[in-house]
Amino acid sequence: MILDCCIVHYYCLATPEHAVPPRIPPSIRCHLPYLLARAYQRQQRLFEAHTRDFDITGRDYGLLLMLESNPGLWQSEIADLMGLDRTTVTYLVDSLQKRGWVAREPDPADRRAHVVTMTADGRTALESIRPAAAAAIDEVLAPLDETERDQLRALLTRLLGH
Amino acid sequence: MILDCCIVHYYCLATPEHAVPPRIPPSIRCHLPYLLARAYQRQQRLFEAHTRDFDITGRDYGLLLMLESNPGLWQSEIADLMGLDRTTVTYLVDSLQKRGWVAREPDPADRRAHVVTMTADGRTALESIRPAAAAAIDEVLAPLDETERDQLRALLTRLLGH
DNA sequence: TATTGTTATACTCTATAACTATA
DNA sequence: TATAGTTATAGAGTATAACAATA
Repeated sequence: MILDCCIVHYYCLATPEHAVPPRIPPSIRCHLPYLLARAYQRQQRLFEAHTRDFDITGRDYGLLLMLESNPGLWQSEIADLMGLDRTTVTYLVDSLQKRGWVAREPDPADRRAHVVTMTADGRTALESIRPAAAAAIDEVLAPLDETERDQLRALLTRLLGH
Repeated sequence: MILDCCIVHYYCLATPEHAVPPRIPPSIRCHLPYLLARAYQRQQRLFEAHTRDFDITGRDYGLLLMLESNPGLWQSEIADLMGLDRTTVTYLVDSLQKRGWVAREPDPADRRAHVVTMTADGRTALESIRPAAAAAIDEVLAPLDETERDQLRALLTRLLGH
């Protein structure tokens, strides 16, 4: 991704007891960019930890979810929806197609475009992975009760300008 | 990073009017992992956009901030604080040292370790970049008023278990 | 001409493993 | 033996540019 650089990355999975090392001063620890980066990092690592037995990345999983609710997306639509370059989507779809989870074929209505759909195997894989992904989300959100989760949802939605 | 995969990446800088494409169903748009990933992605892209004139990444900037408040960190401490592998820190420090912004020397108390400090040039660079970084943060947080920012801070801090 | 997708290429980030120098 | 740091290597992710097919 263009901006893989980010504000600060502090989380260390190997030493959870040092998740908040004492030498990070409040001036950094309370900065929202730092908190956001840390939360994202934690989410990433927990997703990987919970889905280690499956041949899937979080991005793959996200695309399967997208295709579940939007069968027949063009690759260019996937690029728009996921904020990725067209070329990156080519590789992403390639990778899922190699596992037999998605299929692509030219759109009869516009043969420039390729329509991507989930296969039966893809649906099976999605169902087998869903519990692990849900467990990862549960662990990320464990410190928040339902009210707090709603507040966080609302704030992030506002932050994104929705 | 291990988990560069993430839940979903939707944000498209090139087409801000499509920041929330209509085909993302509520079931995905309201998922906290999606919102967190989107917010992080937005933060990353705005940081890069605002600091394009400077030879710096968000991670570089984060390390300079760390060194500002913690002069004389060991590289192994930086690795812990930022959740990075030792080898990655070697390259990170190399890169800043090449720009003349940090120096490293063996710790007299334990000559295995290298102490990293910011140079005068590094402080100058930090001060010249700080306004651009602040502008990036301002733009990310623009949709939230001060109360909402405090709420978000509190929620993310709880999420991280602090 | 513009758009969709592909390929070639390169660069960044990061991990593993093997190494050195110190403790 | 254990730890701090370095180097070599490899893999993933992603960008740019050039290209083919289609509109």
